[in-house]
Amino acid sequence: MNHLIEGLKRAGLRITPQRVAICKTLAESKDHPTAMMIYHALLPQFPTLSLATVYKTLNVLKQLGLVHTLGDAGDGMEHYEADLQPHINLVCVRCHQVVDFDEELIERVERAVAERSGYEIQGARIVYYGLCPRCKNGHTNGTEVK
Amino acid sequence: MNHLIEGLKRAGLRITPQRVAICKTLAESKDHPTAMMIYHALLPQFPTLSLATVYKTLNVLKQLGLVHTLGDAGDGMEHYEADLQPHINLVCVRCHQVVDFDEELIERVERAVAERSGYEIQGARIVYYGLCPRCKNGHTNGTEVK
DNA sequence: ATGCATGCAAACTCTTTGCAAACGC
DNA sequence: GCGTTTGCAAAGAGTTTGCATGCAT
Repeated sequence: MNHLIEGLKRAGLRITPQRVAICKTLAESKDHPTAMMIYHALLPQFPTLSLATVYKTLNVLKQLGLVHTLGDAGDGMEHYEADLQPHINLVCVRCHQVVDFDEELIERVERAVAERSGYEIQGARIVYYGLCPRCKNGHTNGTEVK
Repeated sequence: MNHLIEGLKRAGLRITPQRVAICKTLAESKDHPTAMMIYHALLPQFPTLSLATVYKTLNVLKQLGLVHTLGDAGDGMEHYEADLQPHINLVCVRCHQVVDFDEELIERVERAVAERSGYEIQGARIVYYGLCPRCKNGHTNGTEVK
């Protein structure tokens, strides 16, 4: 039902309620959450959940290659995503929101890089920074994350 | 002589020996250094140099838009670069080396993103992770950063 | 029953800040 | 001389680690 959980199972790791919840949150969210965001989202459901558990689980998932880290979005925190397809992230420098963007050209870019650089490409992070349409028009309220 | 120093001057800021040295190191280095790397590179020349001064100077340069931050290269540290041209960074996940890579296609990608997303694009970070040719062939010594 | 996962707290690392002394302008 | 910049030390923030308890298998 959730490929992250199946990945954990396949690796012989234990399926705990916390891990199920973290995987579900990560797989279903479209906002590239941080460990802290996942923690707060699950706190009502798991009042004793520890932030350390979230970090440990995310690190396990990352080591298994099931999630990617996106670096920070201007907020100094690591962002995670379960979508492994190569795609573009758009980061709004004002509201710190991260959205995905599909552009077929990047497949050609990746192929060109692999061929001409001699690198064995394992992953990519393609991020454009700027003002989202909402913030560009001065709508700083409502979606402002921080 | 150095556009970073000229930028500081233009902004009405003071040109200290430390700032000159930091700007020179950053402009001349091709290895996308961290604050710590700049600090250690200048320590022989400035025995009393403070890491805080390096950070403060880098933040000033960043706020003036004279340098870009690249995020971490798997080593958990912020990397800086003075090359503002849009280009691709190749990060080796084994030796943590960062090199530049030119690919004309990314100009078209940026134009497509700007047109289709509605974002006001201010900058980009395009990074491919993988094994550099040297590490791919098992040469883990000699260039290993850490 | 075994031993991995959790949760708490403390430790760790990178970066920022406060403030007195030094120095560029 | 004035006001910014430096350098030191301490604080801050995010993430990791150690260890006893709990729980999945």
